[in-house]
This record gives sequence, structure tokens and C-alpha cells, in this order.
Amino acid sequence: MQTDTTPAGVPSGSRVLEHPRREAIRLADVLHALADPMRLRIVCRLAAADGELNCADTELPVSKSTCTHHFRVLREHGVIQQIYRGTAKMNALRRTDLDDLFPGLIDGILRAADLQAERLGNTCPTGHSG
Amino acid sequence: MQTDTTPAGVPSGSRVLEHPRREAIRLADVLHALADPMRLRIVCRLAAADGELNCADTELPVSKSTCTHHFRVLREHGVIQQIYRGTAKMNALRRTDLDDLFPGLIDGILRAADLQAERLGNTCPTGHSG
DNA sequence: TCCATTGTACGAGGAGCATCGTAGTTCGGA
DNA sequence: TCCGAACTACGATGCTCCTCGTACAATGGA
Repeated sequence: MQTDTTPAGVPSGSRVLEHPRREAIRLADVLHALADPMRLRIVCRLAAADGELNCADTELPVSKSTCTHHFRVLREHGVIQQIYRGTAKMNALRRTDLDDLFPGLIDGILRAADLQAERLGNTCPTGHSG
Repeated sequence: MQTDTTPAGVPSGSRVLEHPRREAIRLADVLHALADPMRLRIVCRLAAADGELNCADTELPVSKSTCTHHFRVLREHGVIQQIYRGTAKMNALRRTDLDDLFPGLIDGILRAADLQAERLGNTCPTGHSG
């Protein structure tokens, strides 16, 4: 037990992850983060979940370390928010920040991913088709 | 002089450039093409021009060969259309195709670029501020 | 205390990319 | 026919990225 300085709602002892401030998020970075198929997939799943998912929940066809890598890229580029909860690390889209900075951008991209999945018969995107 | 098979409106003797068919354009490719600041800049200028620009018109702070490279990436990823006109090569956004495939995507990205430029005081994007 | 779960750090391999300079091609006009 | 303008092809350089395996750390529960 320790009298720590973690903000309200965060379990004491949680490790802290650095996120870019909202003002520091750059469009080119966001696009770059979403330009990778694996990361686009992650973001689609997070959007579909409309809440938190841990890394394992996304069931990516890559190794654990690669998974860690992609989630970190998304976080460092301002696309997702990550918090430790016990042994798990929960991930959520930074929708509020992104919608505020770039209104319609994320919606447009998610919608485009959906449409493309429909066209190609994929099962990846926001979950409506798989 | 030669009886060639170039489509109507294209000066005879023009070299032909390969473009991906509309159905072959992939979201991740488009995002990747736009994830580079230089290419995002190009696309913003083309959108502002609402017509054709040649490479030199975009006045990029890179060498000619790098310029060629970026335009080719944009073309091969389905973002722009390129046609030779004499010694010049004209470039235009494939708005119809992109809007048809991914409604709202390009608008969202262009708008985001504009907003970011306003916030940061840049002069790059669609031209409204520079 | 011990262990399973979850995720990280680190380094490596292989691929791809952004950039450049130089030499060459295509075109239109003098 | 010759020249300049616009652009390309090619190779090189240095950086970044995606992927992985292995070893390690933090947490919660038995």
C-alpha cells in the first residue's frame, strides 16, 4: 500500500503511459498510424467495441510483440488511449479528441473501411459484417 | 505523325501512364499516400486548384526527382490522375473515383488539413490561408 | 509465496521509403 | 535542325518500418 498521486479512478500502483496532448496530434501522424492494415483493423475493432479492449481481444494475426508495437504506434500518434488495469492494458479510441481536432475524419475513415470490407467481402472492419 | 489510339482529347503521341482501376484502389494505400506531409501538401494544392497542375506549379521544397517520386506514389495509389500535355505532366485529384469509393473521406482529410493549418498558422493546405 | 496471465524491452533481419544527383528522353518552338 | 523546358530512370544513401523471438516485469489470485 502506498499513498500515490494517481488520478481518481486509476488503481493505485498502475504504471503510467505517455500520451500526446490533444494539441500535439498531427494529421499526417494520424494518417500514418492508420495507413497500416493491421492498425486500421485495430481501430475498426475499437470503434465497433465503442469502449475498451485489451490487446488480446483484438486477435491479430501477428506475434505479441508486434501487437504491442502497433498499439504503441497508435497511442504515440494520438489515435488511442491506453490504461493499465491489472495485468491487462485497455485500449480505447480517442474519439473526442480526434473529432474535436478533425471533425468527420475518423468517421470518414471508419465508413470507408466498412464500405471497402463490404465490397471485398472482408470481415475485418467495424464489426458490422463480422 | 501517326494514326494512334489515344482517347479523345489527348494529344497524339502522348505517353501513357498507368493508373489503378477504381475498383483496385485500397483505403490503406490512399491513407499511406496521404500520410507523407509532402504528398498531403500536393493533394491540398490540387484540391484548391480544382483542376490540373503540373509538377512545377506545386513548388515543393524538394528536388525534381523527389517530386517525380511523390507524384508517382500518388498516382500508383489511385489518388491522382496524370496526363502528359506536351512537355508538361498535368495532375488532378481523382475526386469522382475516391468520393464514389469512400464518400466523405477526401473531404474529411482536406478539411482536417485546413483546420490544422489554421491552428498552426501554416500556409500549406488547400490554399484558403496562403 | 508461487504461478499464470498479460504485456514490455531489446535486438535482429529484411523490406520499404524519402531524398538526392546525374544522365537521358520527350516535346514544342526558334 | 537545334535548343531549352519539363520530366524520368537509375543508382546510392541513410533512415524508418514491420515482424519476430527471447528474456523480463507487473499484476492478481491460489
